[in-house]
Amino acid sequence: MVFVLFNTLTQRKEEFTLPAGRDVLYYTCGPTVHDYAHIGNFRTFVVQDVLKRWLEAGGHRVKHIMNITDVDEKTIERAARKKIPLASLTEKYEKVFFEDLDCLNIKRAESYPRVSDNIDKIAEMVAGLYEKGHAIRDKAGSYYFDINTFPDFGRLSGKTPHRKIRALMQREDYRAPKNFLLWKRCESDHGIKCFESQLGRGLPGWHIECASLATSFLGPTIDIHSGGLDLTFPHHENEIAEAEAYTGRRFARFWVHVEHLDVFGRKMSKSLGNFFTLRQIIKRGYDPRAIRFLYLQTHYRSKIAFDFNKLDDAQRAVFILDEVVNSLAEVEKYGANDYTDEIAKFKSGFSESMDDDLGTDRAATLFIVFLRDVNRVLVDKQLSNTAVKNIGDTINWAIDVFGLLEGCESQQ
RNA sequence: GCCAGGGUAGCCUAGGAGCGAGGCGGCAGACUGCAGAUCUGCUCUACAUGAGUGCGACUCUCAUCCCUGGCUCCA
Repeated sequence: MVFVLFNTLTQRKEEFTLPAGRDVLYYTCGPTVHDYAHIGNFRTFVVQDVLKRWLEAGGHRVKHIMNITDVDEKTIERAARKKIPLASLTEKYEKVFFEDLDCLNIKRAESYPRVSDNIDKIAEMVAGLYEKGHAIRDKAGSYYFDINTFPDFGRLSGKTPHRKIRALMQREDYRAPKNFLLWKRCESDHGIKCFESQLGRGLPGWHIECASLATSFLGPTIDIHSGGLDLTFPHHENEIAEAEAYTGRRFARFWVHVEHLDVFGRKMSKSLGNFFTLRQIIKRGYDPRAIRFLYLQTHYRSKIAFDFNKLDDAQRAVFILDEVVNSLAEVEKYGANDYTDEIAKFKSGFSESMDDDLGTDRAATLFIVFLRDVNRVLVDKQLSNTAVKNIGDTINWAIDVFGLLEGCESQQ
């Protein structure tokens, strides 16, 4: 069986291969812990979780690293506004984030390195880029990546580094029109968090933290790097430039980007104010598994137009699942139907869909249909002893791939 | 402007050259103390427009119209 995955870098589906016996090196961009994450954010994390589960179901071991951004403008601003220490803000929302992950039954990564714990590594990378001539330093002591020294810049996002980039990069972070921030010098500490490092007192740029954490925890070349679609540019584009300029090696083999979840016709986002948190959804009485299932009912490269009718549908599917699982456990009278063909057909159809660029949408449909059919034959009491056992195993297999075990109770 | 993705019965979606679309909703029935869930049956029988290539297109090609999203913060 061949697993193919769409690679943003090449804009096409490619077979996912790996030298025998090696772990899959998997890096996903984690949250900035300044607030509750919303259900749009969690779509990405759930898809990434299912990707990991499918790789594992295929016999791979996956070494997964996800960063925690606990130092950046947003966290610093927010802590300052609330007049609380930065750490107490980020600790709170980091805890909340992990609770939500558990609630959604998202498997834990191998490690969740915090930016604040890895300043030295990041500073070292910046210093290295400077030595190699890929960075420029201004009079104040801030460092910027010089994209003129990286000819491949723009390849991932398909943007050419000419007029477009120039137009895009006008913020103050981009000292010269084409460059982006690596390390921001900060002198005083009045309410602002600054770190001591070999570069002096300052704060790391956003892109360099992922480039640094990914390469230092997983090595110069990772197999899969994933994030939300909106990270393609500039975040991932910049990461590639930093990492490849620094290591001289290819940074990531596969880039996997997850589409957005829309609501009221717009991308769900904090700045638009049109978001729901996981907690709000649960408070309305929904099973977290319903949200998971809702995510998986749409292919990860398509937008989901979120609405509560769809969530109701997904909730219903989860009920049917529970119903069938319970009924299977209570079967007392057996028939002669081994159900062999139906089980085999479902398993191969499900696998085939998943192998084709993680087709959870088709797999989900097949799963529902399978459950309905099983439910029907259960009523007729036709199933044999073996059938009941095999169906149970098959359902558990699908539950495991989709991660539909109950994470948290519908507590608020 | 650039890039991407769409237009499928009341709504939401899947499809792929020929074969009964699926779910929701609606209607009826079974089950049930009621309700929900579940089960059965019924309802509805669609693919933006124009042209082209096919024996044959909703499905391929080329146009056209319309819609949506992204593009220096963002999963």
